Amino acid sequence: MVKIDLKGQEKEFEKGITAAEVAKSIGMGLYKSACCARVNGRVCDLRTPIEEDCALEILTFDSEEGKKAYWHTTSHILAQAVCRLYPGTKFSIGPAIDNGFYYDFDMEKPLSAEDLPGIEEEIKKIIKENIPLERFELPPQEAKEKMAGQDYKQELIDEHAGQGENISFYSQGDFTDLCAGPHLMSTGMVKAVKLTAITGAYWRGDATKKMLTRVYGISFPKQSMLEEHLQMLEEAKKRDHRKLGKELGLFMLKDEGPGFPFFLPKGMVLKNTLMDYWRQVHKKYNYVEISTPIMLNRQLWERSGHWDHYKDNMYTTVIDETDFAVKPMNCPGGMLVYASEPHSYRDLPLRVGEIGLVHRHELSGALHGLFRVRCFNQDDAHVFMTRDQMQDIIQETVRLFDEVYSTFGLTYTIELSTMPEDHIGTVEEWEKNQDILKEAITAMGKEFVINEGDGAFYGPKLDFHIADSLGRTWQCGTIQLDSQLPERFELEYVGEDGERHRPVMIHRVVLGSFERFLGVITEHFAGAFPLWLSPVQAVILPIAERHHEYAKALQKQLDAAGLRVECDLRSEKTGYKIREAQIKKIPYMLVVGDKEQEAGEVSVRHRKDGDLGAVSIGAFIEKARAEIESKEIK
RNA sequence: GCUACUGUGGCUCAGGGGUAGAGCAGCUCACUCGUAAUGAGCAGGCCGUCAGUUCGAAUCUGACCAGUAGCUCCA
Repeated sequence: MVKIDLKGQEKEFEKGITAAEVAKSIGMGLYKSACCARVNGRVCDLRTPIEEDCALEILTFDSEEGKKAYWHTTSHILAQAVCRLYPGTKFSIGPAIDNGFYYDFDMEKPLSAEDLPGIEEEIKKIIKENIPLERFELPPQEAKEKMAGQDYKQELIDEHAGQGENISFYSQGDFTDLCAGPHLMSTGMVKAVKLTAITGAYWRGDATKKMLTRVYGISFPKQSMLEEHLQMLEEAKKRDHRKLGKELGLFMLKDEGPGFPFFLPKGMVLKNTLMDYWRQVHKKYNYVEISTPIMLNRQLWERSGHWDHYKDNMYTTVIDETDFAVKPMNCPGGMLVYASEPHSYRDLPLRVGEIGLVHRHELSGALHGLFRVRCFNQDDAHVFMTRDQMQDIIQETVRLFDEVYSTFGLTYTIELSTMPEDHIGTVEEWEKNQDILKEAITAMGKEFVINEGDGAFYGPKLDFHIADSLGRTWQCGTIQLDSQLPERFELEYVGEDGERHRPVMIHRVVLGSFERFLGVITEHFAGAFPLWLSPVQAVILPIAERHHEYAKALQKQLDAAGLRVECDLRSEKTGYKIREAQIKKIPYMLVVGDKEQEAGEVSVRHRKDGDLGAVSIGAFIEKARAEIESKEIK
């Protein structure tokens, strides 16, 4: 007998019982919806026999792990369908991802979108057949024989064989795949499946290797859940900042400058308002501001290491027979500023901000609205400090980030990016700096994940990722620890002891870039910006022509009060004007007719709260100012 | 950059070998209107660019450019 702890309740079972049977003993409902199990904290199959006392949790589709097992099994069903329909296909990998699953195939004739419905039909058949999945293990040699002709599987087996492991397999009827699991008990558990996309993807994510055909899909235990999911994606599309940017007249992109955005008057108000806010916050945190040239000579970029490590992404030119490069980053210019005068330990930490326009030659396929452009304004800053100030400064910077993100109601996740292959500096230095970053955020009680090998070439970094409307995350803030550039530029300060010392520095951006951040908040607010950011804060809607004079006088008064106000003098019905103002997401609509004109009032309508009734002009100004001051999100 | 797809008036889109169509927006006129679309009229397009096939190309083919999804890369 074994004792099994089921969420705090202990029960006895016969030794060797499977997790599935335990689930059945609890109830048929749970048994039918069970996807996998957690035994002593480790996620595993429902078919796993339990040999000793343990804590057991049955995981359904409602849990993260349950979903993963569900989607992973669906990806095997997809592969089985492709295997039946397109014999000779070579299979690579097919994992569950955050939002569904995919499977990569190598086919003589790659699939096209028209093939998906046929594959979906075959998937439905396999589900209907309700084929049980079975797990077994083989030693590497036998595994290779089993997967004869499957080049990608051979490569995977060789890798695992190197670690001396047996290879685990799952088979479902006529299809067997090399897989670690866990998986559902049978194909019939999958109910609603939709293949969502077909694209190319490199084998092993390596651009030098062969491009395979990747089919994406998602599945749910209920048809209604699938429909809800598709509905959600439609809604997300409406928030796309590229669509809203066009509709609201914020920015545009033209063939004449791929990746180089044009800002239109309304977008410019947003950008400038963000910049004002940024300056205000940084003043509070004792930053000074500088501006360094957009183009500097090759010698400087060689000294900083950019010429060697970043040249392919830089725009270069020749001036008077000397190579120059347009800056892809602001740091080298910042180094020159620091080095231009002697510093005392009393100056440190020295916080130097720069809204710097940088240009990077990004690959054409990587461009994406304002999220990924070729020229952008970084909200950059470099903080120079002594070694023992590092902890404090990193924590102070994270507090600044928290203040800024919470102003917009944004949430983030943190990644710690470690030493890349292409790097400068010693391994010891890197490890020391990585530990400092780790300690600082751990001390603040923040969680983070490690992103192995993704650091900047000069140092490790903490990256702050914010999600867009489709759940894709974009790196906005980053804190990069750098002891290389101070070395290369021979930066110094005079210490308490009268000796010269080398400072350390961080590079950091909060917003990432004004452009990217604008894209993120456009989606976050679905274009309905808080009052303080709205390009147009109120629109005056006179009811008839005889109210035009009053409307114009009102606009002057509101202008004078510092509000951004438009006046709709077209001879249209009020309902029409309101509809237009709603579509443009203008926060306040001020309707004025006979009643308001007589009383010196405005009838206020809010885009979300609706009709708020008539108030005096002064009262409206006061209300609006208070809302702007508080940066309230509504 | 790679794979696949897309490219028609300011916007959204229909059409598709015989030289272009709708709705919205714009302009004009009438209506002077009370909280999400008043009506009528007018104007607006070398159908992404360049080649090729054809008597004839927006339509077929190719190359290029740009965009979209994903991969790679990245703030």
